[in-house]
This record gives sequence, structure tokens and C-alpha cells, in this order.
Amino acid sequence: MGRWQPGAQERLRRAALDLFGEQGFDATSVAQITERAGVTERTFFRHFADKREVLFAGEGEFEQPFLDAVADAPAGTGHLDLVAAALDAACAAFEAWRTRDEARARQRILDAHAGLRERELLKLDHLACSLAGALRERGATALRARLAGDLAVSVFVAAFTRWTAEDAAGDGPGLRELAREALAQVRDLVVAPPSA
Amino acid sequence: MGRWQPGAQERLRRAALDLFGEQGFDATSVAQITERAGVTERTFFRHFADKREVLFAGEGEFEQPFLDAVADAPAGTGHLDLVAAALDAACAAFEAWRTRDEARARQRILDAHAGLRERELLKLDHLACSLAGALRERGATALRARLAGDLAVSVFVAAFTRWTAEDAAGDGPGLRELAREALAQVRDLVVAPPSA
DNA sequence: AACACCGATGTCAGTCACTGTCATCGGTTA
DNA sequence: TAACCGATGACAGTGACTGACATCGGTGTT
Repeated sequence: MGRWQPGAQERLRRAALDLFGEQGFDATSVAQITERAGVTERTFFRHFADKREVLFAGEGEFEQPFLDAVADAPAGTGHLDLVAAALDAACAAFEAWRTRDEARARQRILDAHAGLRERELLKLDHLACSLAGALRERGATALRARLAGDLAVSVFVAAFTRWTAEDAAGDGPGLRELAREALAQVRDLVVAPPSA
Repeated sequence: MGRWQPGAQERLRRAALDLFGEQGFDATSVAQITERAGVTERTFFRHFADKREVLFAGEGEFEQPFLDAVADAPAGTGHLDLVAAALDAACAAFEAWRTRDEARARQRILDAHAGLRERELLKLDHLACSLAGALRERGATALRARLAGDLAVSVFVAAFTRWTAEDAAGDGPGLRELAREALAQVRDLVVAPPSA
């Protein structure tokens, strides 16, 4: 064992999550978080680039299921089907990672603060860009890849929003089902005849 | 005439834009901006909520063309056609507001700084939400409206990106043409058969 | 065993974005 | 003439974030 208790980063993450939930993001200072975690402020900023980032720790790994699904799909798969495959994989990975209640608690914090929503949008944009890159590898033009990446993220967010909705009963449809529904809605939106 | 030179806000905006372009966003302090504009720091924060916001002054008005186009379309127009109409109107409004060179200069600043891209994404998300609201007024379900709003913004951004691309010659296609092209790409992406 | 090195942390001083509060003063209205 | 208002100045304060250097247990080398 080292000079200090190990797992400082995870301790900081938990302390921050709890305090943000209790008092709100603005009313919680980094000093409070580090005090609860038993480290100094400087250590906080060594683990997280800024105060918001602590809420996105470990999320970077969600890019991989997206990208792998695109890369591993059989040759000749259409671009929209690649998007569908990526969504399926990502939804499965997410549900295995965090429970719906955990996701809900975190989302409540994010939704209460514009600065945090901002950061979330940046992460999602990064995801869309990566996905676009993977689609370019599969032959999509830059324009088409970017649009498809945005579409995938938009569908994922729509599904996620419904999945974590406050009034959702405990046993509603899974994230994957919601994503498929949302993707079907996009198909419907784009190909439906002008009449309602 | 008042006690001070009028137009403090516009003076601040210009000073900020110039300094950001010359030295970069991070290397420019609010004190520098206010010094050049001939006001105190406190006045800057009375006109703009934070340092980033000065780059988005007056942009809120671009929501209106979007929303009006949706509201004013003939009854029975399909949701995707409402999106197309909104895009047409917004592109026309934008081209009338700022020149391509102005947009390019501003975009160079935004692209160079993650924090600014973040803010831009928040603005775009707000636009997508407003558009979704307008589409709900036209009978779209919450899910469909949100997806359509995202789609519109995605298409607009894709078109805008090409419009302001560095290597674009002075007389390429207009913003509206690019938006139509991008929307056609979405149609193609969604309805195309699986084969490439 | 002595030594050098490394990596995570502590310590401390400093900058800067942002805020609350009160004073100022020209213009407007009663 | 007086009361009021709106935009600004003045000023002190908080808190996020950074840079530089010290500390010390663990690890590998000789």
C-alpha cells in the first residue's frame, strides 16, 4: 500500500456525485468534494480537467461499442444498418454498465445545470464525430458520415431521455427497444407521405 | 447624449472579436477587452453573462426565421417538408445577416477552443428544442418532433460547415443550396437500399 | 544494502472569471 | 424643482484553475 489510500479518483467521483445531488452543482465547491474524499484540491484537478468533468468519468469507453459494431458489421451493410447495429451495441453496453436509477440520478444533476448540459453535448458531439469517422472507413462520404453520426446520437439521446423519464415505471421497455422505436420514427419521418 | 459613449455592447463585441482573433480566446482577458472598449470589467458582465457569450451576441434572433417558417407553412404540410421550409428560411436569413467571410472568421475562433464549441452546441441544442416545440404545434408527437428538430440542426450545421470551409472558393454554392443537398443526403441515407 | 529513479500527492502562491453592493450622474417624468 | 430611473463606475470578495517545487513510499539497479 502506498502512502495514501488508493482509489482517490473513485472516491472523488462518489463524493462529487453525492454532494451535487444533495446541494446542487453550484453550491458545491471543489474544496468540499476533496475534503470528503480526503485529498487536496490540487489532486482533484490532477484527476479531472475541471469541476464538471468528474460527472463524465469513465464515459469515454462508450465510444468503443459504437465503433466496434460499425467496424465488425458484415461487408456490404448499408450505412443506416450500420447505425442501427451501433445503436444496438451501445444500448446493450450502457444497460450493462449503469442501472436505470443510477442514470436517472446523474441525469437529474445534468439537467439542472446549463453548464453541465453543455459539457454533455460536447461529449455527444465527440461521439458523433467518431462514429462519422468509422462510417467513412466503411465507404461513406464525409457529408453522409457526419449526418449519419448525428442521426445515431440523436436517436440514442431520444431513447435515453425516455428511458430515464421520471414518470417511467420500473419495468418499461429497455433502452434498446426505445432506440429501435426512435430509429423507426426517423424512417417514418423521412419517408412518410406529406399528409399527416 | 448620455454620460458615456453609446453602443458599449457593440464596442465590446468588436473588441472581443478582434482580440480573440489576434491572440486567441484564452490569451485574451476580459480586462483587455474592456480596456479597448473603454468601459470597466463590470460593464462587460452586465452585457454578457460570461466571457464566451460575447461571441454569440444577437444570435438569438435566428430562431425566429426557423419558427416562423414552420408556423406559416400551409396546413397539411408534412413534417419533413416543414423542416425543409425552416431550413430554407434560416439559410436566407443567415446569408442576409453576415457575410461568408465574417462567418468564417468567427468560426475559426470557435473551432480553436473546446469551451466555445461547447457553447455553440448548447445554442444549437436550444434551437433544436424550439424547433421541436414548433413541430409539436403542427401535430408531431414529442418524440418525432425532437428527432425532426435534431435533424434540421444537423443538416444546417453540415451545410454551414461546408459553406465556411477554408478551401471553398469565393463563389461556391450558397448556404441554401448546401442545406438542400444535405437534406437530400439524409433522405438518401434513410431510404437507400442496404447495398452501397 | 545503498542508490537512483518514478509516480502520486501535498503545499503554496498566484491569476482570472465572475458576483454583490453601493455610489454616481445624466436624462426623464411628475 | 424634485423624485425617479437606467447605465455605468468603484471595489471588495469568492472560487475555479495553474505552475512550481517539495515529499515520500515503492521499484528496480548495482
